[in-house]
Amino acid sequence: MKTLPDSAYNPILKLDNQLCFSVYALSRLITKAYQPLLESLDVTYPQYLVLLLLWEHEELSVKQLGEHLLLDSGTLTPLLKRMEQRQWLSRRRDARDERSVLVALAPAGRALQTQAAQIPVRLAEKMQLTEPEIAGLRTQLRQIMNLLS
Amino acid sequence: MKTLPDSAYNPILKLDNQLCFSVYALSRLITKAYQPLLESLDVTYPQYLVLLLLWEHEELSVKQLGEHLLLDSGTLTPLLKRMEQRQWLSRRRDARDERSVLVALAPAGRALQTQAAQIPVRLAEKMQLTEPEIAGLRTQLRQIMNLLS
DNA sequence: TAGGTTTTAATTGTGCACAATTTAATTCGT
DNA sequence: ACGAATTAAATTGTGCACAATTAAAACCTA
Repeated sequence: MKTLPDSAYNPILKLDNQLCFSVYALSRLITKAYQPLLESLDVTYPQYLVLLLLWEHEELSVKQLGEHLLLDSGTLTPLLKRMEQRQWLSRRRDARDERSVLVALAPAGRALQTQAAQIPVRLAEKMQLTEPEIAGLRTQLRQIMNLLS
Repeated sequence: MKTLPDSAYNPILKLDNQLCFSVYALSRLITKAYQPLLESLDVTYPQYLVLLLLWEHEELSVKQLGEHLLLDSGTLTPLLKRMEQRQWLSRRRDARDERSVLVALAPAGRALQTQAAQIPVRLAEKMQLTEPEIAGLRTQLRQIMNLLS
């Protein structure tokens, strides 16, 4: 008899792989769902996440942005440079700690907030989830995140 | 009174954003959790997904791989070329339809299956999820995927 | 306070991910 | 059968994502 792959025999292996793949595929689908909403602002999804943080906090260091977004300077530095070039934010060394770089919202970046206000609403509608469903799912994913990191 | 961002007022907006971010961040954490397990095989997570499919189906067209993985030829072609270079798989035009490229498992690719057998088990343990929990979560994510696509 | 450690960004290099376009093969309608 | 439309990969160009390294500033600590 021909040998079949383990995943054809072990339902847990298959489920585990399918769960990981579902998260991976859903993440890309969400980015794609955001894209037509964000492209009118000419913003990518990771850039939108940076803007969400700056709209709330006005000024954050690269390190703080990285802690919130779970991204390192290797990703953030070029991304922030592109956003700086479009005048959405400013980057300057912290005078009190020259290692640190402070990222502050610029007027053009603040102006994007009004245009972006409708974006998440439309996505929540598309996902057809109620408030408790969203909250429950988010909590589950966070718990898995905590177990993995 | 200073104007606060919408997300500070509207709990649904905040939850929606947090749910999307959780999926985005968890996806990267899963990839990172796989990485130390896969790096002994010198395989990336997307390459591992291709191998999973080939271990099950032996030969698939680029189009079929793309349908399973929700990836297009722009992503798959260079990825498959790298895997071909390592002799894990072969690529050849389909004689019956010269537009199509058939990707088949090579001996070295089949040999990886044995080494990789332990990988998902260890990840499932790390996530501390029971079989019904994994199944339920996967179903929920799939439903959202269907609503978005 | 001098020297070693730690912290913070930036840099370099590799590999996805995807939009847009191109090329070639097939299919379809007439 | 033939030209238009469709389909499948490949190509091109941009932007993450991250490991590994580098450089500079800040912090210990003896």
